[in-house]
Amino acid sequence: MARGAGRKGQGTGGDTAAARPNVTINDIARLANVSKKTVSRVINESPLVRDETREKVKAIIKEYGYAPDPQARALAFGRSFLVGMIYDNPSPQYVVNMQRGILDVLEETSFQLVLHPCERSNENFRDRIYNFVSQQKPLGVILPPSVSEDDALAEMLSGLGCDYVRIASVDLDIPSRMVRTHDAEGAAQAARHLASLGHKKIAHIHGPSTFRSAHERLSGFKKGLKEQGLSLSKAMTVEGAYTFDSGVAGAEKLIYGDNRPTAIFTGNDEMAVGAYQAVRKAGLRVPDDISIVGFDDTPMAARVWPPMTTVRLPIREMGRAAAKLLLKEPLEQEGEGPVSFTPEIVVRESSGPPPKG
Amino acid sequence: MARGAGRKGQGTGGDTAAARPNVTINDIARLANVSKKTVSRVINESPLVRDETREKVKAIIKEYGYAPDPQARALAFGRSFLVGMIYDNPSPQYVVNMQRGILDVLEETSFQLVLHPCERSNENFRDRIYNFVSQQKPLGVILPPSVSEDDALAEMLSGLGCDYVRIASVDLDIPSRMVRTHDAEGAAQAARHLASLGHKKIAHIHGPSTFRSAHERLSGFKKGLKEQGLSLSKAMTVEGAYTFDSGVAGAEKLIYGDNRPTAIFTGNDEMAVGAYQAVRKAGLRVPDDISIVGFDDTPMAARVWPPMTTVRLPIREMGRAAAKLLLKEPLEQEGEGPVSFTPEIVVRESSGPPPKG
DNA sequence: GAATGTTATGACACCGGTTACCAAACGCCG
DNA sequence: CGGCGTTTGGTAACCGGTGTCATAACATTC
Repeated sequence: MARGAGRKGQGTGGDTAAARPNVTINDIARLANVSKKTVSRVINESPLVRDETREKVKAIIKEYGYAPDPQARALAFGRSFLVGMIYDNPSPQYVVNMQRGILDVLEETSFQLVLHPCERSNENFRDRIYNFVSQQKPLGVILPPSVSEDDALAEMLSGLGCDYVRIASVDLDIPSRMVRTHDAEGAAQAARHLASLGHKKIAHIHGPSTFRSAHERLSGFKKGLKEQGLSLSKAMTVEGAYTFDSGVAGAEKLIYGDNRPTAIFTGNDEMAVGAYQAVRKAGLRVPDDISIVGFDDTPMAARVWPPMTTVRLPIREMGRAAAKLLLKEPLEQEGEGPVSFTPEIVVRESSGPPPKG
Repeated sequence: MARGAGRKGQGTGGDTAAARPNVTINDIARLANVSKKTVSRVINESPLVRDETREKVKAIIKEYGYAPDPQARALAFGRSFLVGMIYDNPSPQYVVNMQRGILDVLEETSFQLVLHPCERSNENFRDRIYNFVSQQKPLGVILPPSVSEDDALAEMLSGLGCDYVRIASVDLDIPSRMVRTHDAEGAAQAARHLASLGHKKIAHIHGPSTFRSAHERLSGFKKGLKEQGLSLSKAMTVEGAYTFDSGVAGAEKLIYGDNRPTAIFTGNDEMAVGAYQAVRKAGLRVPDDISIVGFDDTPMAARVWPPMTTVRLPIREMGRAAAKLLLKEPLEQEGEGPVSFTPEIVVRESSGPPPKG
């Protein structure tokens, strides 16, 4: 059907099927000699329509390029055709990738993605979301970390009858509302990698304690080291804020401390790049003096020098999975638990053997 | 099925204004002893209501936390409360910043931002947009580069009665539909900066010719050099694709050419980082052997080593301006021409004097 | 062939707003 | 004090769909 292209209302003469923007369900009903309710049934794929009738109506719909008005449907339905993404993630890469993943799925449908960035620290943040949800009545919302970890928010959404999917590194909810990431396993891989290179003095700059992922990565890293007969001392553990600056500060603390580490694992790439900066400023080299391993595999990781060893999370795929879950579309992954993703280490050039001596 | 998904009646006792989701215009009319039409007039700020009446109605609205249903309004109005952003920009930073800018403005209103990434190369991209616009009937759409440069798209939108704002580096449309950036001037600043450091052999890696901005930046750079008595030879001009890899390739071509430049200006930061990579791989240093200047001032620019000298475009502000234009809100900048933004060079450490000898 | 059950279809109210149009109330004039 | 233009408020229809429920059409059973 040649929808699009040649609109131009001029030329009344056209009875060709070039999308007439104004055909309504009434027109279709009249043309098909059925009631509008029957047309509605066809649109909504109700089984209570005779095959013959269905085909006739479908043909007319196609011929006239009719598409039901989402606003009218939303009103009658009491539910709009919107899907919200509520996020406070500071990384643009993360955000854009997740948007893409969600849109990959929504594109096939008539749902629209609407954005709601927010700051959890802001006290009226929950009110804003409350207003959005109760006014727009979206089909559902997707909550990436760290908003996904806000139980009060999830409860509020349930209370409003708004469906949601949480993306997180721990099981926070019933499986049908979760996309799980095994951050701990990713961090353990980083630990094994560094241990296998021969590092003994290994440090970790973790994310803020308000992020569950920070905790998961920390404990997974510890566990990985332990398997290799190593351990992470208090002095080698620094808290960062998932930001570049905090990465610089954290690494400086380690570099100028009593016992300089030969390798640093950071809670995300952003802080890893901060660590690069600190190492450079101190006149040292990556990885000759200090190895660095990040987490996330943002595009930046491959662009810095030397290209960064990091742990990759398939963010776009996660977005796709979350959207499918919300739309209740079948997922590839079947089974008991929640949909889950396990990260994988990507070895580049920022990690090498520790300096001799 | 229970309509309205009976959420939580809890706290019936509250006569506090905690938003009651189910109050309708009819309730307000009844409570205020007026007709729904009058309530409607108050909501839409019609002057045809006595002050006394208006106040009474407003008080009731506030007391009951009433908010009109956007879907119902959209249906009656024939226009939804959505604003679209249609983009094909490959830089996540650019995209996220622009989204933020637009949302800064939309937040105060009941408009929602919906996303439509696309690829202009994809032949059915215009059809998708056609469908989106004709079905959702958004208030308007915002078009950043390079979709903003698509005249056929703009014409289609007008034809559909959909308002739009184009963001571009040249005057493509009437002022009320444009947010202008003076990319040429930014590039000229880069030229002056490099010339003032003493560089003579200066190269430029420009963006793809499908982007008007690429052309603007190239010609602005040439003009800037000319002012300083310098010029840009063909051999020193390389076409890139605004991507990291093309930056690597472009810089390598220059580095291994007959006449190695002492400074490279690139069409965006992404390619500048690629140039960093190429310089490093060649065993050279930035800026000691080759100075590099980028364009955009993405966060990455400050995070690479050495921190990058680049030209900053206030993308978030541009997004804000575009949204205000669409909503016909007053802008700070008044005057004849379109709203415009002039970039500014940010000098960091990737540019220095040319090597001696 | 009548009674009965099942499926398909349609009539109509309704979702929560808006506009068009009409009627009442008000003020001004001769 | 009636005629008349202006405000102001009310009624009804409508925007384009969906739900409920009654009924027609058809198949099955006795």
